[in-house]
Amino acid sequence: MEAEADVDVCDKWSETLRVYHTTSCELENELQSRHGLGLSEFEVLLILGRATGECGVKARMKDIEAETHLSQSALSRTVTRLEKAGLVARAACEFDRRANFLALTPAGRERFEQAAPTHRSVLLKHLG
Amino acid sequence: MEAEADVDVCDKWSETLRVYHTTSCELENELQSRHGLGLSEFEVLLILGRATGECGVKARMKDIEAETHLSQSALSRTVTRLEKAGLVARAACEFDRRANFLALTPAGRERFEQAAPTHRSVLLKHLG
DNA sequence: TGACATCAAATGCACGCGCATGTAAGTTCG
DNA sequence: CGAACTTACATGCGCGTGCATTTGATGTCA
Repeated sequence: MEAEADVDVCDKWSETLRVYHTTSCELENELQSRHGLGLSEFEVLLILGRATGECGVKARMKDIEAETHLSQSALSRTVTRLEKAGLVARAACEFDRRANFLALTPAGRERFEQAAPTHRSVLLKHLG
Repeated sequence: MEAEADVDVCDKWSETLRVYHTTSCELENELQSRHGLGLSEFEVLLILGRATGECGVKARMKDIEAETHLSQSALSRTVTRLEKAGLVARAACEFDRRANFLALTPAGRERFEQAAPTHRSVLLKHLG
């Protein structure tokens, strides 16, 4: 029984690893070559793109961090890259000057909408 | 239909990411703190430990590479680390001097057998 | 045999990550 | 008020990774 459960759980883990690696590698390659976006960069755009009907609305760094599996420092640098690329803007929060609000720029929304179909099709290919 | 499939596939991916990240983070932490092994190091030990009844038997780098999701260079360095730790030994192949045979040392087998229950219990906790 | 393609493995390099720490802004409580 | 604590974010640092290249050994074919 135990031995069987072990085998099951090991196989399950192998399968999870296989799906994760093949899918995220292809996502990374496709997003990078077609849209110049890394995977974690796209994921930030995805969160911002979903959270906001239009461009102006914002999310705090902490809130975004909670929606990804990135560390706080990794998110900070990812946002820095997006900001340098002009896809995202940081804006200080009036009520808590520690916090940063984040918003898609028009260019960011455009890039996101270009990249989203690529993202979707890779997911469908591997998980559909 | 399409919209639904998209949502399904996105949720499925989120869930895969969640399982992958939580499990591999805890695996990494537990293996590192309890046994001084990184995740990819343990995975190499696992392959060697499974492939061989006793210590002497070997596997080629290329064959191991095919069983992991590591790149060739990452595997090469992982094996270098294991070798420096005395857990694994490289041995030239007589018939093809390009190839390296790899074998667990006795210390490597011991470490693997100590670490395997940790690995198993983390997997059971998250996937069982 | 000699020129050329192929293969196994190692290595230089740039990059993104997490951890630990720093900085500045908010909070708590005497 | 003010000292101690906590929170939000940025940054220094070391590490493991993948990509591209190198080194050296094997095939192949004329």
